[in-house]
Amino acid sequence: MNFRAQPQPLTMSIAGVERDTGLAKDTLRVWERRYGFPQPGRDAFGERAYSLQDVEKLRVIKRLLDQGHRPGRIVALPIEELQRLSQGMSGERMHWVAQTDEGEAEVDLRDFMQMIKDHQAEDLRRAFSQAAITLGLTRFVTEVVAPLNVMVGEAWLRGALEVFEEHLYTESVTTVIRHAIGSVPEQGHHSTPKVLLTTFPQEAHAVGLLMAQSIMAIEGCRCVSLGIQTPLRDIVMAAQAHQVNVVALSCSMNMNPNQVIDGLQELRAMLPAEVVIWAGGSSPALRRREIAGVVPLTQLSDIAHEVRKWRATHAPKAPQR
Amino acid sequence: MNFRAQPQPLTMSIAGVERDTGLAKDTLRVWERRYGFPQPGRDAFGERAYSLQDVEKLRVIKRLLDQGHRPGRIVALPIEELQRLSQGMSGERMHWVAQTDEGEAEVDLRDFMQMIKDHQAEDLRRAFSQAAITLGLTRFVTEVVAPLNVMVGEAWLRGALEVFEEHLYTESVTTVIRHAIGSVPEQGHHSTPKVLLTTFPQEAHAVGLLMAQSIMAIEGCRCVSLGIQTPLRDIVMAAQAHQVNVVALSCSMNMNPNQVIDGLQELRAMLPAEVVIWAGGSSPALRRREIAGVVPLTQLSDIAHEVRKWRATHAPKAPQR
DNA sequence: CAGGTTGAATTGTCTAGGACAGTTCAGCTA
DNA sequence: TAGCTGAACTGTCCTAGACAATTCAACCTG
Repeated sequence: MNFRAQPQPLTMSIAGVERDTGLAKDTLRVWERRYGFPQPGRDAFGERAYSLQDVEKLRVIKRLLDQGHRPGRIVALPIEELQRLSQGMSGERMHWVAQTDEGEAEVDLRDFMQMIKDHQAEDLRRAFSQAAITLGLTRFVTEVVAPLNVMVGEAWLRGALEVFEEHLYTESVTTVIRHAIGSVPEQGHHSTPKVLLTTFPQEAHAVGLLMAQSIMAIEGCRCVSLGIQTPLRDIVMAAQAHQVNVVALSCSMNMNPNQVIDGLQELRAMLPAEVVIWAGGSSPALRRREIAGVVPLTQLSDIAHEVRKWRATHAPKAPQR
Repeated sequence: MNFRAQPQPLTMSIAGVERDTGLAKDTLRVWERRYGFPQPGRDAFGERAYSLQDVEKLRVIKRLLDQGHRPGRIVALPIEELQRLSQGMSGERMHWVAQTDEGEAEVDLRDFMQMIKDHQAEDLRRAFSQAAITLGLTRFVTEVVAPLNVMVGEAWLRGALEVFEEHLYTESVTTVIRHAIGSVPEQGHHSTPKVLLTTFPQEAHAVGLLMAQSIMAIEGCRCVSLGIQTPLRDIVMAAQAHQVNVVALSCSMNMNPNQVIDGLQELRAMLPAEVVIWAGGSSPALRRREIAGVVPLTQLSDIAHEVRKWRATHAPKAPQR
């Protein structure tokens, strides 16, 4: 097949750049004014026409911004400098290996990475399914998916993984975990917490939430998931409507730490004291400082501990609320 | 328990209105200048502050625009007049009923709506599972999920459904459809199209994509789904990497019609001619005008037709590309 | 050295009105 | 009835200025 890189226009309109890079039109114009980059040419009607090189550079800049760099420091830098910054970020962690107790049936995470990069969609899903069956859901999630998430995230930051490759990974993992959750037997009401799972509106990553749900399901929780991006007031209303004991939030690394802290504090203020808040995920905000009335779960293994602790403090005899 | 309701802000910023209505900021300002509506007040900083009534009216206007009305004719009209226009369009659809061939085992969609509003998470998922088994996946998707999507969407527009209730519905349906897809046997390479499924970056709704995938899986397609929100260039790269015959896009009603048309045209230009583009979903853009080289699938039943048509034109004898 | 406070710099988004290409409408002609 | 044409309509782009919110850097305090 004849896949053309870009047969047609050698330039892009400002709307096209906004669509491709995620940078608002206003922002693009103001960068031009302040930092002198990008310097688009003008078409016959006097409208900005961005070169494809500039768009590519803007994409790199966007990635660096997401990592925490600030515009004023990097926008005017030459492309080589930007690429050097991209490279330097992450330490190599590609040697994670999950092993079964006897050391047999090793699962090498590099194999998964290779399948992702080779676009072997079928094989990838099959390999995930197999790993989930071999290791069991808990170990699959903690020892395969969690470290793979880190590896994929880092590869993406380095620019070593395209967006569509990351999408394929996410979709495959989602399919396998959801399937596995479906086969976990449901628990009765006998001293198991009822948990509402969701994320704040700014959170885009659904896999973390799903991982938490799978662990909780195994630990016998009665889970109600709302998926991602629930407004604060709706979290509160849902907690009331479903009469849950626990509200569990997933906060990924990509969320703004301040938004995480503010959101948790506000949520704490709006929820009645009997409702426990569990905040999990890789957000640095959870490690930074303690938030009154919020239980941080920075590792997946914390979930099981916390569930058991809840059960211990809510003895079977206690009346159901 | 003591649940406090949050004191709602009484006005919205222009960015909030853009997000809520899908009308661009520029458009909102120009309407104000030309038609005298909306006439937002100003906050302490001199910025536009739209009343919730105005936002509601803008939502109605947006719907009418999508149906073909023109701004100059309706923007300045009083709200009652607009509602009269709205009424005329969509007949009451709350009485949809899916029936099995013998009429036994009726499925009344109102029952589902009731369960959503009553927050019966368990019962809802069970009812969906049961309907999927009773009707079969194809009929479940076309006769239950599709009309329910419309009902839920309309209820949400009317304000009759909270966000968290819609989330619960989405999550339940997703779980059931994904589970059902998992049990569809995989097809070999024998004259079945390989389809890449995804959406444009602006699309937020994943259920439509999942519905399409389920129908395609049943029709024997080899599906590769990237989930929602894939950038244009990544769609192209993925089509190449996976060597697909078809790229299927799901475009919901909530997407900006112009973005849909632009995106499809640009995608068409970037993909090789051998790769077919199927564009499905409830976006009015697909009904408006034909787009060269793009097959519009405005109904779910179109999918099966199109798959069969593809098979007919790609006879088993033809060499695999 | 950890942790808080404060002033300065940074940065995204809003404001205003003007311009114009592309689309749609309405009236005329054949 | 069908096709053409000019006028009206409409969304998006333009410039340049302003400012709240965020973040940094320096300082102070325990």
